[in-house]
Parts: sequence; C-alpha cells; structure tokens
Amino acid sequence: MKQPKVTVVDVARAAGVSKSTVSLVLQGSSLVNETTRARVGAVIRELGYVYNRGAANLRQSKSKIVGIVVNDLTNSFFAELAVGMDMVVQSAGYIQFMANTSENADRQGEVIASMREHGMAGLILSPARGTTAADLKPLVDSGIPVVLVARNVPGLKVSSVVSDGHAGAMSAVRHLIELGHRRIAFLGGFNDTAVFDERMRGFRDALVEAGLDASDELVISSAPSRAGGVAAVERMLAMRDRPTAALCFNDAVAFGACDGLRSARIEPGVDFGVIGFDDVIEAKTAVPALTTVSVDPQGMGRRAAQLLLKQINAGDFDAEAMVAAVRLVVRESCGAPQRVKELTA
Amino acid sequence: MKQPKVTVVDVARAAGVSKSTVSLVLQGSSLVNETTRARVGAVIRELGYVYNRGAANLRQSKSKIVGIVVNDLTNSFFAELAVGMDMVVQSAGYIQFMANTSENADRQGEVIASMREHGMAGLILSPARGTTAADLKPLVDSGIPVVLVARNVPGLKVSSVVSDGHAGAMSAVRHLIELGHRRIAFLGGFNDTAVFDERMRGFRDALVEAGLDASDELVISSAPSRAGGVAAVERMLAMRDRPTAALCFNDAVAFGACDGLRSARIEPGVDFGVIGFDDVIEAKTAVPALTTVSVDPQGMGRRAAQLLLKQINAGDFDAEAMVAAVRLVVRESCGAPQRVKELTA
DNA sequence: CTCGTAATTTAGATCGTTCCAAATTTCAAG
DNA sequence: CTTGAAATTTGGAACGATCTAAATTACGAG
Repeated sequence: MKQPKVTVVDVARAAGVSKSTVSLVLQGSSLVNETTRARVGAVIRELGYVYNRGAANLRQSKSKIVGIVVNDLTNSFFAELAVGMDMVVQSAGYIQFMANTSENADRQGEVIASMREHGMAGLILSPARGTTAADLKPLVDSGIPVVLVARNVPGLKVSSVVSDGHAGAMSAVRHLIELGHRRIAFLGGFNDTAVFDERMRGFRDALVEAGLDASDELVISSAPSRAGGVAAVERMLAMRDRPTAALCFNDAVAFGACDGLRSARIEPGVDFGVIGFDDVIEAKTAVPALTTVSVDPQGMGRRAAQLLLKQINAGDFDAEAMVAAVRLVVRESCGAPQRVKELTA
Repeated sequence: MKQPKVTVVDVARAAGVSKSTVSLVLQGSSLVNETTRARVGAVIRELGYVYNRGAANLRQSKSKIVGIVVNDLTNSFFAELAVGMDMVVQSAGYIQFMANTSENADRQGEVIASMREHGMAGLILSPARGTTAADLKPLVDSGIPVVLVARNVPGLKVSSVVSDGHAGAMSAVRHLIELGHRRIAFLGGFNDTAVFDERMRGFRDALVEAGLDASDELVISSAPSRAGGVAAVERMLAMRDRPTAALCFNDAVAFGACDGLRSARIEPGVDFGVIGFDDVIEAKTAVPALTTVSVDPQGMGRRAAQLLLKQINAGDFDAEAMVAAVRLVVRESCGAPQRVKELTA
C-alpha cells in the first residue's frame, strides 16, 4: 500500500503556484501573501505531503541531526545521561542518531563513520574504553563539533563535560574519616582509565591529608560492574589488616560490594561503610540506601547537549572543558550518625 | 578549520576518471577494472573523501535509517530492549534515530513526524501510555514498516513483538498454587493498558482452572512502580480475608510490595509469597531474590529489530504478531519448597 | 492613466549522488 | 588488419528541496 510520495512540485501544481512559493510557505517566510499561504497550507494537509528534510539538507549542506554515542546504555548512569541529552536535543528541534558501543572501540569507530556519512551536525560521545586521540582526530579536524562526556580522551583538543571526580572522592573519604574510619579501601574500576585515576587520586589525597595509610594495597581495581564489586570486596576481605570502609569506583561496584559483604555475613552500613559514586536512580531505594557522590547524570547530559548546540550554532568555536560539580549524598550505607558514635566509642 | 568538502567529482578529477566510475567504485561494482578501482580507492583515501549518504538516499529514495522510539529509557527493562535492537540494527548496516518519549504521547508524535521527514525506512516503537490507533494510522498507511514492541496498541493492524503475559501469569499463579497458596492477589499496574489486561487474565484463568476464588477484589491496580506496589499491598492488607501470596504486575511493583509487607512486619518469601514480572537485573540480587517471570528484554529487542528489517527488505509484507516466550524463574520470594511443607502442614 | 515602489511570485541553477543509455576501449578470432 | 562481442567508461538526467535574481502584480500618488 505504498503511496506515491508527494513533493513540493505536486503541492505547487495542486495549489496553482510555483514550487518556489511552496518552499517559501514551508519555511514560514513573511514574503508570501496571507491568502496564498493559507491555500498552500490546505493543499499540503490535503495531499498528506511529507517534507523531505534530506533533500533540504543536501541543498543547504547542513542538518539538524546530532550523533550521540554511548558506551553502555544498560548502565543506568549512561542511560540517564542519554535521556538528559535527548531532552535538550529534541527541544531544540534536532533529532539524534543514537548508538551504543558496548565498550567496543571498533564498533564505535564504525558508527561514528556512519553518522558522518549521514551528515550529522555534531557529536556527543561517551567514549568506549580504549578510545585513543588518533581515533577521533580526523573527525575533530573536519570541523564538526564534538563534545566528550563523562570520560575524557587524553591528548585531544576537544570540548568535554566531566564530573569532578577528584573533589567527589575527597569529600566521600573525608566523610568516612569523620565517621571514625581509619582504614579505607578504594574498590573497583579499571585502573587504566582517566576517570579511575582521578577518583583514586582524590581518595589518596584525602587519606594523606588526614595522615592515614594510603598504600597501594588499599586500591583494588576490577571491572566497574556489580560483578566487579563482588570480586573486589572478596580480595579486600582477604587482607591481613582489613579496612572498615570503602569508597567504590561507581554505584554498580558499590552494590556488588554490598552483595559480597553480605555473603561474608558482614552487614553493609552497619559493620562496614560503603560509599558509591554517580548516584544512579536505584541508589535511593536500595537497601541499605546508598551513600554516594551524586553527579546528576541527566544534568550532565543536558549540559553537554547545550554545549554542543552552542558550538553548532556558532560557526566558529573553541574547545571548552566543563567540570560538573558533585556533592556527597549521605544515606545509610556508611552508618548513620548515631551508629558512628558507637563505632568510635 | 572547516575543510572544503570533497565530492565524487573532486575524486573523479583527481583520479582522472568520470564521476560515474567513482560512483561505481563506491558501490563495489564488478564492472570497474581492477586497476582503476585501486587508483580511485587511493585517491579517496588521500583526499579524505566522506560519502554523502543523504545525497544517495535522495536519488535512490530509500535509506538505511530506522527509527527507535522508546517510552522510558531510564527504566532498565526498556534500556535493555533498546540495546537489543541497537545490536541487530547496527550489524545490518543500518543506523538509528533513537528517541525517548518519557511516556508523553505528544512528544512521541513529534519525534515520529521528524523521523519521517528524515526518511526513515522503518520504525520500532514502544508506545507511550495513551497512544491511540489514530496516532499511528497515517504512518502505517504510508506503507512504512512499523513494529510495536513490549506494548500493543489495540485496533491497529501492525506488527508487534510482545511477551506472553497470559502464559507467564498463569505459570506464576500455578506455581503459587502448587506451593499451597489458596488465596492469591494480583497487585499493581494501570488497569487501562493491554499489558495489564493480558497478565491479569492469565492470573484469573489460572485461579479458575484450580477452582479458586478469582473475584474482582483480588485485583488491586495501582501505578506500575515501586510506590504503586507499596500502595497496593496496603490496600490488600486491609481486606477481611487476606491473601497469602500475590502476583505483581512487574518487578518494580513486586519490590514495592516487599517494602510494604515488611513495614507491616510480614516477611516476604517467608510469611507471604511474592512473584514479579520482567526479571529486571536487580531481581537476582535483591533480598529476598525475586521469583519472577523472565521476559528477556534484550532478546525481544533483537527479535523486533529482525522483524522490522525483514519487512523493510520485503517490499511487501503483512502485519505479524510475535509473542515472546517467557519462563518462570523461581528464586526465594515465594518460599522455598521446604518452607511450603510447613505452610501446608 | 502612468509611474515608481513595494509586495509577491517565479524560473532555473544547484546540492552530491545514482542510473540509464550510449560511447569507447579491449581483444581474440577470422 | 578487420570485426564483433565483451569489458569499461561516461555524459547527462534524475532525486526534492533551496536560493538567487529577475519578473510580475498591486497600488497610491501625481
């Protein structure tokens, strides 16, 4: 039941005007007479005309399409990020190519190439693990605005929106120290990523600041997932001098850590302090509710999208690095104040 | 640093051939001589030529773009669904417009219209609540393949991939009956949705089959969320003749139900049987681990995408309704077998 | 009426590709 | 050498919009 598609020419013929006039009506130009506009409008509706944006883009050589490439949509942090971008992109009248890379840099390269062929106006990328500056260089050099989000790629002159991992980690560790903890671990995350490095340095700096042990053995890296959290906690429990609390690389790791603690009959939030990072949706409703460093992923997504749109509209732009503020949200997983008293007593 | 873009004509000139030949090379035609192909290929790489798929689409009036519209990406069920679709769409060399509607039917209408203008070849839609057949009628009539996923829209002749809510609910209820429960409730979900209706009928049919009470008061609808679960369980506990177990509309409701039971000092999985629906990631690790009807969202997404691609490739197609099999995953929230003995003793 | 200016409308080129039909080259057989 | 079929290559017209510059129409003033 394929309808023969109707074009501006068909509309023009039916309305008794030229295609130029129809085009003018389409873009809401004030040059066209009110009665003509009405007539053309009526014909458009009657014929069920569908605007062919591709043809328009070809002529104008610009599009209202942005690319959004995310490394892991099943992780609710990145899903939230995507939703935030989606909001502002849609509201600005743009539409997005969105793709998930599953942390696969090759696949990432393919989808970015494809998006380029389709004429995207700009790209927001949460880079897959292992993305190099060289991977992105050609795209960036072509003059298409690119905004990196959540993760950075060292050695690339490009805009980015990331959270302040260092400050977040410091405030989390300071909180644990105030609660009386003296031996604190850092759990999870791949140690070859910039994000890991930043959070881990925040962790270290806070320990050093308080004159506490900050030796390497306290940093236990693993996959940044729930399973990785379980694994990391197991290794931690095997230590001679066991920590009494831990800062986790992200919330997923923190949940995994809680699972791991429970199966060792250690109750998180009571016998052991756990702090996460990201503040995903589930953090609030988990049991125990997770104390975590909130980075407002949706807000970051919005920020990134706004930055990208700004750069698209400004013909000319400079790379701009935004660091999103974070704040510690204290819930129950690191011990309530009254319990702390017992702990320190 | 905007590069002047190179086109087939530029490549042709540089390689000393005609643009037709370049085009042939681009589409890997066997008509072109091997040495010419190599020369053109070299020039393409050297000049950094980027294929303009928009122009090609215009000429051929077909595209390799599909639309994916999801009602709530922050819900991990739908995120998994999206990832499943993404996989097969990408592998087939297609690229996707993806948009989130946040259950807003108006926004959904806008993005679908926009995707249409951009010339998508087909659409996979997980419709927002309140989507009517009339909303989708024009699109479907235009001959563009549409596949509905996860939710159906009554009165629309269009393909769909949904889970077998009826069978899933029946098997869940049968399981509860085997465990010795004789009075079972159905909790949560909006009673004006097709999904609710289907699951609820499965619930009823299983009760009737066993000769048990299936009266209306046992069906307590509410928002399909954690909060809705709490509310529903409260209403249930106020009944004269209290049920001893419940099938919940989805896992979120089930988690809420557990919360509600606990605050009434009833331990889910011990004093009361709870079964969920969907098998979201958290179901496995919750305490108690949730017995639930697993629907493999990622698999459903893949299935839907395959169906869509099939319809795109077949010029002509019929609406096809797929029902994804489900299976009951028994964990701990409905009482382990040994506990059942005590219960029935 | 005629003119000039403002208000509308329009023809035709153009964007970067594909496709058709025709032109050109290649080459083995006669 | 021809010659004809096979192998390659190519010019020019699409595709459906926009844009420029020019044509046409409208209309109040002289």
